[in-house]
Amino acid sequence: MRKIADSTVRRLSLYLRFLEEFEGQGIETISSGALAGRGGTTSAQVRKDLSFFGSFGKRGLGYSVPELVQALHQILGLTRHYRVALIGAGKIGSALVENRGFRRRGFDFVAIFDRDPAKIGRALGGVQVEDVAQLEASLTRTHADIAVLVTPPEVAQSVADRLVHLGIKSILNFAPLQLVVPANVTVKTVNLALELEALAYHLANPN
Amino acid sequence: MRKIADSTVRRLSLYLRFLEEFEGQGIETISSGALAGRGGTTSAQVRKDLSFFGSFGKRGLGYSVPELVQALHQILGLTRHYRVALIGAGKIGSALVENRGFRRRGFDFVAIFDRDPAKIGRALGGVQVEDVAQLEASLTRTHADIAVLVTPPEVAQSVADRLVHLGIKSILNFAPLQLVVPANVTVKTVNLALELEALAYHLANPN
DNA sequence: GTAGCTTTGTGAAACATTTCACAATGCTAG
DNA sequence: CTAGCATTGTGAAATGTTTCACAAAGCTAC
Repeated sequence: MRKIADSTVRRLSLYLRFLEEFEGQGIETISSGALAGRGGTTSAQVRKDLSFFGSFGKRGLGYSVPELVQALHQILGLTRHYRVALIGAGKIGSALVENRGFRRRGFDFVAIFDRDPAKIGRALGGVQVEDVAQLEASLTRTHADIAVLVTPPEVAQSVADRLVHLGIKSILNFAPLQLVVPANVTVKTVNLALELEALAYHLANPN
Repeated sequence: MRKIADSTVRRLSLYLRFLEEFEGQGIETISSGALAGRGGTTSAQVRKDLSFFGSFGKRGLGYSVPELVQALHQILGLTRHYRVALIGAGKIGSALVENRGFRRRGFDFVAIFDRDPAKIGRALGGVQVEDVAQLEASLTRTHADIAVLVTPPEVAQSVADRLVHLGIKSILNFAPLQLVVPANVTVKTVNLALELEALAYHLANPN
């Protein structure tokens, strides 16, 4: 498949969210313009984004909401569940595990690791926290698809190396640094300090 | 000032982090290549990013670490502190407030709001949680620069409207929807489900 | 002072993404 | 069946971002 821009994938994900909302309201059909208005983009952008994957609408009419929902599930790979391992059971980590929304969308936390003996053995969102020393032993059994990394920055890279070695291909990284991984591993980094600094920049340099 | 790409601002923020680390190690001077290697980009990109704001290096030698740190602080608007209001004192919200890193970087939480009577009156990170009904009264006194919005999606837009009406110009949004705000207000949205879906896409469509 | 080495700063080229604009299509009404 | 309207799908144009490549500059050694 032709290379798709990350920005396109993210927008598709947004469209899907809106479409599910429309579907819940019993709306049958929607135009690219209406979808765009809801997602802060333009109708041409919506049509172009979808056109990379096929032709889902009817000219003159728009898109069938249920059909497009189904198509986007297919495109985004959401027709199956994903097994997620959490490394770091601190405040952010536990907030993620206990978030109902992820499970509803097919992301199941199947293993949780921490270094702190006070946390090991306790249950979070129905999963028992294991010693991060057991990472290899446990993940070999568990077969996680995605790792969520919420460790202190000092150990993030070495944990990432171990995850890569275990065959993990997708990492969601909350540690405030740039992970170095092989090209076939996808990392998405969420860096909150960086978001705040981008806001500070806009306050300091209003257009 | 000429319009600077968001991607450039974000990279500058990353460079600053690495530079502070180098500074802590007593390193005096660094080349664009060394900075790039650390940040997953290229030396040309580093030089181009900096060139939008001036000329900070010495040919043949590189950049003085302390000087560049200082320059980036200036550029990013980090020479002063920012007053941050948190709306939503749930798990993610409290994890943010109690994070030492933000305060260290000059982002001070000065007000916290929630709807839940069980939370109102309790202190989080040294700040007392107020009833979100008091938003207007309290923020008029407090003069926050930045709002961090961690409410359920149903109320996020209406709270955002109230914040905009209070004169807030920068919002960091964790609610999983697209906020509609006037053009002079900057919103950065952190949508974790969307990040996971982007990872799912890459698992479903490996290149 | 000069040669040799290194590294910046920056136009220009290459590449990527978004927007435009319009032919093609399908629906509705009469 | 035809006219009129709405809306898609998509090349082409416009715009935005990254990479290239090289002259300019500064340091070191002698």
